[in-house]
Amino acid sequence: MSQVSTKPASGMRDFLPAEAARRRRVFALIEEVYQSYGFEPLETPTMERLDTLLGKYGDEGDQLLFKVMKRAQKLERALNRESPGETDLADLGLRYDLTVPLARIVAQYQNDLPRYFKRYQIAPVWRADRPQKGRYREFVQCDVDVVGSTSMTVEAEVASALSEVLDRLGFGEYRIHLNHRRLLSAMLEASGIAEAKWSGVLITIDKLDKVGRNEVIRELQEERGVGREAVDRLLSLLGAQPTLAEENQGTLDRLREAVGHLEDGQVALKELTEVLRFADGGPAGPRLIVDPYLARGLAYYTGPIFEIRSDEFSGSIGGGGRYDELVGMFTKQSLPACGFSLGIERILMLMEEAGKFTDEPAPADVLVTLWDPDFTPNSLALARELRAAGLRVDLYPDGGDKMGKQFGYADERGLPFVAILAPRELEDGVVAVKNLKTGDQEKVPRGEVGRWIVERLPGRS
RNA sequence: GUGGGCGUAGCUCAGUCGGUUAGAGCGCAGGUUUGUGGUACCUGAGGUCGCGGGUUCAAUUCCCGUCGCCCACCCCA
Repeated sequence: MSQVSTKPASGMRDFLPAEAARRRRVFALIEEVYQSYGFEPLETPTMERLDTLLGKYGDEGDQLLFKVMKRAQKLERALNRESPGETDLADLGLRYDLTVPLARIVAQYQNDLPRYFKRYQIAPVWRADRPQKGRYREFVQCDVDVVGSTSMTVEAEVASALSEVLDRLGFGEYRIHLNHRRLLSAMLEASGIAEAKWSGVLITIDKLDKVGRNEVIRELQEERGVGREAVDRLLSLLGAQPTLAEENQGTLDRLREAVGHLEDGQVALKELTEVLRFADGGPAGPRLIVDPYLARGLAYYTGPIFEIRSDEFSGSIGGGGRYDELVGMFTKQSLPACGFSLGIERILMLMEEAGKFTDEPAPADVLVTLWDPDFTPNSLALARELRAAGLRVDLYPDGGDKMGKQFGYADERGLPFVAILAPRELEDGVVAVKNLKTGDQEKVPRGEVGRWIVERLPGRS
């Protein structure tokens, strides 16, 4: 293989037609649901200025940014520096998520946007991670966000929208874990842990259901440098990890006793209670689980945080939360915001594994055969007539090929019908139509053939 | 960035305790069937065994390096 590899770049994928069509159907459904909640589309560039992206996601995130090299003289100048680093040589980066670009948009176009800006965006993002099961370097996120309100109705609506998507996809098994950044702050403060250690501690706590209580205790002490007493205090405040929506009230009561006397705790508990109350009765209601162990790594969250989890996958399949300070990083006029991202790649993967994609629609309704090269105008005319009747029509391109080959092609593509127009049929003013599913073949008058097929298409009534 | 596994036909993989023409299934092409697919049977094409170096009379096989893929960790969707 001295030739150039034909594989896609590491962590990136090609989608052949059947899979591409499947993805589009799922995206269309998501779009439909998002629109039904009043969200509007937004499109932003795949690349952003590096400064826009840096410092928004935490150190880990900065590392995972795909950076784009400077060009021409700028690059030469950068190369001539002492010992140029990545950020000296690059001035652009591929977007890492859709939230930071949204914040930039809001900061830039405040005057042109409605008072409450509800946008959705379904688009690829890039992360220079090492690929793994369900993890890619290029993947599509499906975001909904509301900018401009601090009301918990936003959290409730956003959670409902994504629940509705998952329910309509038939993705049965999932939970939405719910926590609050300020609740975590209150607990860390009450445990007497230094603020500098908080982010590390949160990451460890978040792993409880994966690695178990003892490992969490060990990691907190040995890797996060938290004293034994503080660890004990923290874990007793957190209590047992809830796994059912029915436990929510009990969890909230318990947390109120633990940190209700602190301002952060009080605000967080009030807001969480509201989210549950507002979501009650909607699709998200039975899925929400108050989980004091939920942390989430992205640095910009300030209020309620969510994460969708499934027993079928170890990572998260969606996440989000409130980020009231992010817009303020781009402009003096700060604006509150809250939103959510669906990890559609992982959802598609799990649905695929569960065998949810059967009965894929055929790429066309009918193949028009080509008797021989001289007959091409006749077949082209028939194809036009069938298209005018509303059919998706494929014309066999090479007239020299045997009927068997033409039928084999139609079968291979899964087309339900083949329309044959040869000298015999032309003379009789008919078209021979074969149903490839049943094997039946009939002669249909030329003028009726379009409607005849339309009425017999699979899945139509 | 760390650890483990794997690179042999278009695809999924077998095989070689170092030895002469490297195999299977699927797919592809042709035929049995000069107006008809999906089943069956027959025939055929297709491989510098990832790349580079080393050991050896001899390397696809052993050793080293390198690149790529997969899985796990970290972190995340």
